[in-house]
Amino acid sequence: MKQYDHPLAQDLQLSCLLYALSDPFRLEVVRKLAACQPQPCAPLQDGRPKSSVSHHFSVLRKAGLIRTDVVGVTHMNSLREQDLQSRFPGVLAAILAAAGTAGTQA
Amino acid sequence: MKQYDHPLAQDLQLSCLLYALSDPFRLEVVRKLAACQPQPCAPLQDGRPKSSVSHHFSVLRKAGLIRTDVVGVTHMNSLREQDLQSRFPGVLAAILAAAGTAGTQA
DNA sequence: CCGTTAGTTCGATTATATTCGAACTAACGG
DNA sequence: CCGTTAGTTCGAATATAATCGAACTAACGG
Repeated sequence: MKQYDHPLAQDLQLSCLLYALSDPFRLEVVRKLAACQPQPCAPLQDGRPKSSVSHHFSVLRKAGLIRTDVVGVTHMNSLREQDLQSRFPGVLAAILAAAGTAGTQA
Repeated sequence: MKQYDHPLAQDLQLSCLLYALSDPFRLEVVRKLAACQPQPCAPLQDGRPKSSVSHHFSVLRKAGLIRTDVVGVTHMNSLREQDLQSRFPGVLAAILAAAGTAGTQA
């Protein structure tokens, strides 16, 4: 049951975080995770091929936005809210709030 | 003295804003503008060729982050803080605060 | 009207991301 | 041990973005 590497909170870069969230699909994933955690990848696929979805999750992981824990056959994803809050206070919350009001897609 | 088109506050997209700020150079420009407004492009060039700088300013303009007013021979840039605050409350402030603490570059 | 200054636009090059199918892997269920 | 499920990795195709020089433009100063 091998696990993933996740960057340390102190190593997270703001530009990577913003970049990761600048993709509408990835932002949606983060939004859905914020609403319901933890979740496997499958229900977040939104009709895309698995390889694309896997790529986007990998971007989110590398940016430090999500943690993926392998639990049996599924990969459980959750937001690294604590780490993000300590490294970039208020940033994720403000972005999620804005994404929540400003039309689902943008 | 032709001026630029700037998108309306209501048309701004969160993903474009995050994308624009995900480039370290552009984030720096925004940070410097936040510290001192308005400013022409020249002092923000940071050694890059003018065409590159112009490109980055154009991205910031299209994302709605900055307004550029042509004043004589110089182009004066300022942050659209009001518009951004009304459309995406707290987002810019949180990002600027995080950029301020988290090492100048990221 | 000529030169200068400030910045844009164009076009080409290179770098980086996204996309997707196909083959793969790891864990579980029977 | 075989099939299934969940997701990754690979590789190639395509799309998007960054970079920079060169030519351009608009406004001012003299």
